[in-house]
Amino acid sequence: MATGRTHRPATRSRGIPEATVARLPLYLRALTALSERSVPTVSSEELAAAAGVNSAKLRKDFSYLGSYGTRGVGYDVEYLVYQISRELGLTQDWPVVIVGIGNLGAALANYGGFSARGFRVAALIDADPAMAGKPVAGMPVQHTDDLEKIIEENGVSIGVIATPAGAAQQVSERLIAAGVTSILNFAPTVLSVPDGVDVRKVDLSIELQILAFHEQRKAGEEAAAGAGSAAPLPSAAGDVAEAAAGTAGAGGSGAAPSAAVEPPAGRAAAVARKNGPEGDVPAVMPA
Amino acid sequence: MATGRTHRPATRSRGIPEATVARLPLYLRALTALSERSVPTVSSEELAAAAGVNSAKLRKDFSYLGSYGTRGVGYDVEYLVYQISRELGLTQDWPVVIVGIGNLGAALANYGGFSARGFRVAALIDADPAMAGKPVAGMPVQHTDDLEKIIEENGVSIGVIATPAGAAQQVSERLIAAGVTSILNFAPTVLSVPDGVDVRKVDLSIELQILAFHEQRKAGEEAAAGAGSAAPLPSAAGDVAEAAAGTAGAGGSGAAPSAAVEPPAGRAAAVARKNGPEGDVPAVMPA
DNA sequence: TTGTGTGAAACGATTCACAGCT
DNA sequence: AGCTGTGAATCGTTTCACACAA
Repeated sequence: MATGRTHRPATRSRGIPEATVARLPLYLRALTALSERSVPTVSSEELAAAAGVNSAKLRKDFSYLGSYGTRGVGYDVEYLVYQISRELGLTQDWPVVIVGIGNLGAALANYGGFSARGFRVAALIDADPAMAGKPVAGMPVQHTDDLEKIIEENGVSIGVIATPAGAAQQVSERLIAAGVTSILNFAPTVLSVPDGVDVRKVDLSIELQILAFHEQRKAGEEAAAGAGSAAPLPSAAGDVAEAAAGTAGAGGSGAAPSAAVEPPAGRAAAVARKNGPEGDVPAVMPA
Repeated sequence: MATGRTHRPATRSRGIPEATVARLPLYLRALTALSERSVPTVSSEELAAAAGVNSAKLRKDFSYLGSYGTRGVGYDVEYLVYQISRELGLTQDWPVVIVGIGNLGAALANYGGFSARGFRVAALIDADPAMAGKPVAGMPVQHTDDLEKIIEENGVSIGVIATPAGAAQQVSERLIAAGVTSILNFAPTVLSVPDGVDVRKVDLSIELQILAFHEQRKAGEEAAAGAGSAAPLPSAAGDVAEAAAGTAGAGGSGAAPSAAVEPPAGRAAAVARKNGPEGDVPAVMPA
């Protein structure tokens, strides 16, 4: 059961490209800010700047929605707010449940931006019986046993998973069986869901790792160009293989120690390394 | 000051495509799980399934890193863990600071996945003087006044912003001035940063809005195809314009009421609507 | 025989540049 | 005169399909 395609089936949205859909909320936010300041119209240039995209892209995006602008003038702010809201389905309100009321789940429950804009937290659900009944964000936490009932009674179609990774797949299966068809997953796991169910994931450690990649690249480039620049180098910029060997806890302010990565040992040596991205051969490999 | 390009400058990573970089953490996680179960090798097919991508994509991704597999056999798990970790810069440890210790900031500080994998929370910073000294996740919160000192003393190059939206831009400027070159932004604002600084954003309400879009589309399709299916329809699937008018709180479990969206009024009527995505004219518009 | 590594084709998204409306 | 809307060019990503190595 519940073992269909993996990650984001997204049956190809009617006409509107996925990349455009992902930007609509951004435009909407910028427009809402303008609306609050009673700005009547914006040009694509201005709005694009506010949303942090370029104006050609914005115009093309809007062209998928229809011709909502006025040539020589720009876009009517109020009207556009309405059109985008409608396109995004925010003119109706969406009850959501949050499953897993730990630190993160509680933070989400308290997060204002959640309940704004057409979303309404219909229930908080946790597997811990000790949690049941305790109020979080002014709402009593309910036990996982009642998950199906809660989903059905509230007509919930969007679920937020903030459980530990180990529980996430099972929770998603129960949510889906009960009628949920969209999931926002904060647990660091790949969810396997049937076709027709949308999953979006938010993963803190993935984002950090992507930043680390670019950060490392910057450090490398900086070293390549003449030295003596301003920016402080990251903690131990020394030899890579060495850093991988020991645990070398620099500051030790209280976070989990956790050895960085296991260096390749044993059978790893059996695999020949042909063409690395650069000339630096890991010290542990045979020469 | 601090007004360069907007969002993700990403000077084009050496060779490796951005889309590939974004998937490396996914592969790494799957590989780490295999490693813990002492699985010696995986095929691209198996690993791809575990990471939720297709195998051709995975092979192409790995080909950018070099030839790390063995034809007819697959990839050596340990070796690949090491290579990807190295590529991502996780063989060194990255001190990060979290600015804004509200619900979310505290949740992040407590989040295990943060301190695992080469990242170390070096400091928690908040603008509230009442917060200063209070321990969160076993670490005393420090005041914003000391931000620059903290960044410099710890050689921090990655900052996490979990402040309210209004404070985020200013915080980012201070972080950058002090030497931070990568920012993970949880505040719902577009940050404007100079070239050479990477920003990644995590925005809960944007993700929800994207889900709502697809959810709405599903409901529409379902109505178009013969009725009488299984799935429960979302709360008020009725007329869109009507839903926008009233506040129609269905369950009312305690979340903020917040009128969904303002329907187009006044000057909006001045703009002619030429070609909508479909034949449905909003009831409020003149016919 | 099995499964990687990779050119080439297909697809999607972004940017350019300008015709056309107000 | 100004700014939208959009074809056409460009760029990046994904998928295909198969030669080649183990």
